[in-house]
Amino acid sequence: MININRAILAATKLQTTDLSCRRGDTVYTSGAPAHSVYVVKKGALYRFRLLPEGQRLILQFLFRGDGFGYEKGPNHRNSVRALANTQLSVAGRKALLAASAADARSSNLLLAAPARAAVLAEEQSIIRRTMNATERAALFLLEMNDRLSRNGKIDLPMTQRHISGYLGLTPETISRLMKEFKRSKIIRFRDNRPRQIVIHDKKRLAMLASDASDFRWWET
Amino acid sequence: MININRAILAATKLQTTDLSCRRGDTVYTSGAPAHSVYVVKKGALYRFRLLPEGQRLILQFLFRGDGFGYEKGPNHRNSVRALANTQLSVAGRKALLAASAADARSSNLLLAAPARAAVLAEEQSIIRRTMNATERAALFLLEMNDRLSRNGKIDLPMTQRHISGYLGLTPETISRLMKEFKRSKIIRFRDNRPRQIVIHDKKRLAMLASDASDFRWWET
DNA sequence: CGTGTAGTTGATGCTCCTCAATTTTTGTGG
DNA sequence: CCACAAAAATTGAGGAGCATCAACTACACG
Repeated sequence: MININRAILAATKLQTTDLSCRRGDTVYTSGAPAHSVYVVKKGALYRFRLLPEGQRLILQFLFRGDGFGYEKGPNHRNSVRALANTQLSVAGRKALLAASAADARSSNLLLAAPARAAVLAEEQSIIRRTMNATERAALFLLEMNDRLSRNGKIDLPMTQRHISGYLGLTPETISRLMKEFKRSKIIRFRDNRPRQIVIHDKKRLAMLASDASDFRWWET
Repeated sequence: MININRAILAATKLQTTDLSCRRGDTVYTSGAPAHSVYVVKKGALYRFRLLPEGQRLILQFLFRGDGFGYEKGPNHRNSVRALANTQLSVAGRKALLAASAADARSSNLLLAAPARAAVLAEEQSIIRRTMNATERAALFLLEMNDRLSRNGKIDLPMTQRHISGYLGLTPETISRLMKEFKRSKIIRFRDNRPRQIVIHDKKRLAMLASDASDFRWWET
């Protein structure tokens, strides 16, 4: 699974079409032919895999500017679903490859994108092995703060169940951790809504996620 | 971290030099400039990262035919060390990129290699989040069986400490799991040496690693 | 206004880690 | 080839962390 980001689509001057989807809509499912690549213009989605036991394992949350859908093989290896109303740019996979072969610059960009994706995936794997539940949750909040905050307020588009599937924890553990963050005044819930978060003490959050601060994979 | 495999080096008709290293030798360390890319001709190595706490986290074991050393940025993001006496093919990074720009075929190969690496990293991440200790150990043995077995015998080049660093477990847990596999006659130690393994019941091992058998990332 | 999903809270227990002690193996230099 | 030191592997006891299960509350949405 590779990300083709906005810069690449712009540089290759590909023809793109727009696509809207609502909360709960599926962009593609695992096993479907990988015809197109996508960039998020607006909204939020998640890329996931359904495990045999039925739990969904979330590989990545996708926000504005994120690209997705490029695969090594002919089929998608995971599914993507919208968390909210979302607008996408869509480009044909073949056109992208053709542009790559013709143009050295886009070729380099195409080489860089998978490399970046590989780095991200590996860092993720490291984080998951190293950090405990508190550290992961703290890191998640910092990540969402970077990606989603407006005027210091975070409006999470995903449920705690989604978060648990992303961090490899249970929803109960997420709930307890958030409660603990709130109790120690690191965060605050606006209107007591667990998805409307204000971070009061970013420094302390960063300390809690300290192991991860050595990596900072999420904003490179 | 991207793999440049043998086929790519051959296809690009790059000039390569040979490099020998002994057990314990370091091929490159984290932070060093990424001048070259490598392919394993013979032997075994491991790619790892040193964590702040001092433990080494092993990202990948490298055997014959595996490539390593290609980075997105100018520096290596992890270290590589030999587990045994090893021979490598080395190619210049710049020459590889130049060949990629000039030649459509090698360009495609270069695009495919990072994509494959990204898939592997993601599958690894999934496995680590999903599987318990027994399942991981079973999967590890199956993986090593595919990569290393000769005449049904596996001669592990790595210690249990390495394995624990790779699977995200402790050496004690590895030891206990191996003992349990041995007790239930799934494997056997030749000469009672814990690194000389014969798999007696591959089917049962595959059942133990059942979650993973849905993925089979290691031989695609 | 009722139904389903999301989130909360508490009790309990399993899995794997930690620490410590001992045995075995491996590598090195005489 | 042997002796020694260092590293690897084994084994046991105890405990931390997070999952599981269950029950309950609070929203969201038709």
